[in-house]
Amino acid sequence: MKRNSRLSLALHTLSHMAEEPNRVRTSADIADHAGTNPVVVRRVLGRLREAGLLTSEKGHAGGWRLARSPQQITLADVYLALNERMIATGPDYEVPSCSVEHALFRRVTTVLTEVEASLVQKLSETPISAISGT
Amino acid sequence: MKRNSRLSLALHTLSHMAEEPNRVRTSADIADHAGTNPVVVRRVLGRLREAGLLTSEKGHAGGWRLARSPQQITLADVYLALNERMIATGPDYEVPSCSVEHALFRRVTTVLTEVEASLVQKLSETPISAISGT
DNA sequence: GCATACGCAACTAATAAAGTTACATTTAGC
DNA sequence: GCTAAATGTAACTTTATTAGTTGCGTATGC
Ligand code: FES
Ligand code: FES
Repeated sequence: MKRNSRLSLALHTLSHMAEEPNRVRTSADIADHAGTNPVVVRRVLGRLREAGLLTSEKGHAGGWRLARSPQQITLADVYLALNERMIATGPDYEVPSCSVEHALFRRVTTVLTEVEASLVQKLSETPISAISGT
Repeated sequence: MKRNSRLSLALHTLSHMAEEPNRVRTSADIADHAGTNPVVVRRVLGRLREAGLLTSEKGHAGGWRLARSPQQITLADVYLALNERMIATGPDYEVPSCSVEHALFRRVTTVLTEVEASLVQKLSETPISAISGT
């Protein structure tokens, strides 16, 4: 698959969940629908659970469901929950000591930070319930 | 190295070139300074040449130099020349037929396109000459 | 002619992500 | 209690992308 398939998978799944919030879905069902593997689904949805967007239940009639109403979950919530910012320049870059590199780093970081904030802002305007309709 | 080392390498190199626009630099010099390989340098700078930002000369006293004044080359020029948009959702995504996936795709694409444009806009405000200090 | 540069193709190495397998644990229903 | 069905997780394999390397052809200044 391609990069950011995690975000695709998460958004796709939550969009469907927004349609029938009370239905419990198993990772096997979701994986089958999305054309991937249950373990991959659990990995991705696990992050959403950590972020408080989903709940999961083990055992016989277990599975996944939304932790709150679909109107209260926005695309930004999903994006942030996955913690994979499209705009790189994370803390993995060591701040350089040389003046040229430092100036460059600062400039680029400033721009990327602004753009990242703008992205999150725009995403936050759409709840997942708006995707499927209602 | 990490992802987007191409952009880092390109910006770093051009920032230095902006300091002494008339100096010719060989890919070996640049590679040595940047801690990489001459072939990698030629690969990256080759794209900048295709975009008209640099010129290269073969032979004895050959090497790389800016194709125009450093005030006329912005960070956006470099970013666009490399043709690796940070904001994914390129044409490699096939447009989905299902309505839910389609609505999601459209929404996300709209946001990303806007953000990408905003990024380029911000980058275009800084010429490479501004990094090293005129 | 020779040293020095780029251009390019082909290969290898390193990395990250997805996918897979296996198994422990939990839970509902009988 | 036993069984079936679900998640949780670790370990491994596969795949894709990128950087790095080697080798050689070509151009050019001295
Ligand atoms: S020497 Fe410091 S940026 Fe290149
Ligand atoms: S069925 Fe999942 S998006 Fe169409």
